[in-house]
Amino acid sequence: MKDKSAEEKILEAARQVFENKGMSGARMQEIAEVAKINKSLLHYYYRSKQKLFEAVFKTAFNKLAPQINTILNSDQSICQKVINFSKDYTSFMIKHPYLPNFILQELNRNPEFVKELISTKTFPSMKNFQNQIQEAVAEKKIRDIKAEQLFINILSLNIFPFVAAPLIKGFINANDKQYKVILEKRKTEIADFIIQSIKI
Amino acid sequence: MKDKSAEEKILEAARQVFENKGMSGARMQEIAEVAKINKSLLHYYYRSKQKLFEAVFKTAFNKLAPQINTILNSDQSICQKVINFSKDYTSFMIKHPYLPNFILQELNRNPEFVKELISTKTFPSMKNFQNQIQEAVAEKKIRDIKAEQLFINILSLNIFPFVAAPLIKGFINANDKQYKVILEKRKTEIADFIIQSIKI
DNA sequence: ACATTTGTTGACCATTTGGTTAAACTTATT
DNA sequence: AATAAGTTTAACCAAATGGTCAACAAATGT
Repeated sequence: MKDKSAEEKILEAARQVFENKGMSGARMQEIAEVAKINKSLLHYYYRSKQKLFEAVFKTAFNKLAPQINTILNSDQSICQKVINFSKDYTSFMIKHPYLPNFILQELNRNPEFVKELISTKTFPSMKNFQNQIQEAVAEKKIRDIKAEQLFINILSLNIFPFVAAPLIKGFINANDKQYKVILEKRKTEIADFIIQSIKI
Repeated sequence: MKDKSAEEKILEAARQVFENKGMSGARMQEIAEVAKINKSLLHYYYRSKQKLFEAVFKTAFNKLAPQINTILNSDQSICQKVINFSKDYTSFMIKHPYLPNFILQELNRNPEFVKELISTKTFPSMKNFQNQIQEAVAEKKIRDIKAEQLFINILSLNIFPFVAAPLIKGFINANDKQYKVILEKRKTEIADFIIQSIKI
């Protein structure tokens, strides 16, 4: 770890602090302490808190967008997509549980940010997915459902359990360990649930 | 509006600012300006930012918990619960779109807060719902599913579209108006989706 | 070996921020 | 009307915070 460059240490520390406390809750001093470097170095590499934040945010977002893209653009059957996505996404999120909350929080705080993301990156488009669903419905392979609604359902079932972890843990009275077991089961549970719902 | 007492004006202004910016992003000065009163009055009525925040948070949470309780404790059939909850909850959320994000954000920031909520209030218990599901499964009224998983699914499908509004709007390329239409459709779409999935 | 660029630090600064205080104003009480 | 109690405000404060700067250290080139 110690051979990491200062710049990398900063980005890693910033990620950690920003994910936990959000943009406004994060302190430059704390990031410096976590990175074990002088606070001035933060400004040396990233000019301002805002710039540092954006670097962290974009890195985080670029980890999520491609995953969602596999649902929207990949030549698999709908069922395969649902099965693979639910498994892969949940696996990934178990490893990075703070990611979705961080991103959603900051997107809510600054909704114009989305427009930036859409325009700059190769942002996934709904088009292919929409065609796939419409065709499947027309061919009576799945029951009648709008692509957007199905898309929202898929995302909801996959992401929400991580965003709302503390709340759900409270309701179902589960500790961290028990909740992790429940999440593990969801890797297949989610796909079952969706497929049961859309199959004819 | 002007005949409202200062204390009420403060609470309303605080709600507005806290919901938009979160605890750490909110400024006492801004709350005072929104309430159109002197900043010192905030401390006169609520001793500190923390206290004011807690007042706002608990008010917000107490609007949500009872709604969820109708899923857990009410003598309706499973289908009826799902239908009514999805309709009522989505209606309510369309009127208070910032609420769920605010609550989830702060619960993530301070997970111990949940424990407080559970202990103090008449916090909904899963017990009845668990029995209901287990019985329904045993009687083959619905397909085999664990109560917790179904519960998480119901919450996910209902709440996530509000928490992740900016993100979803970006993906499906919808403006506020179009997204509202989609949310309106979800009042029945969600229940359909769930019932299709659990029915035999 | 020396000079120049790059990386790192501690001291410092201006502003912001939550919070206090004492005075002024308003309302109720006698 | 006088007094007391509650309410509201402006001025102020100490701490925290993002950011700067000059000095110093370590590479890097010549």
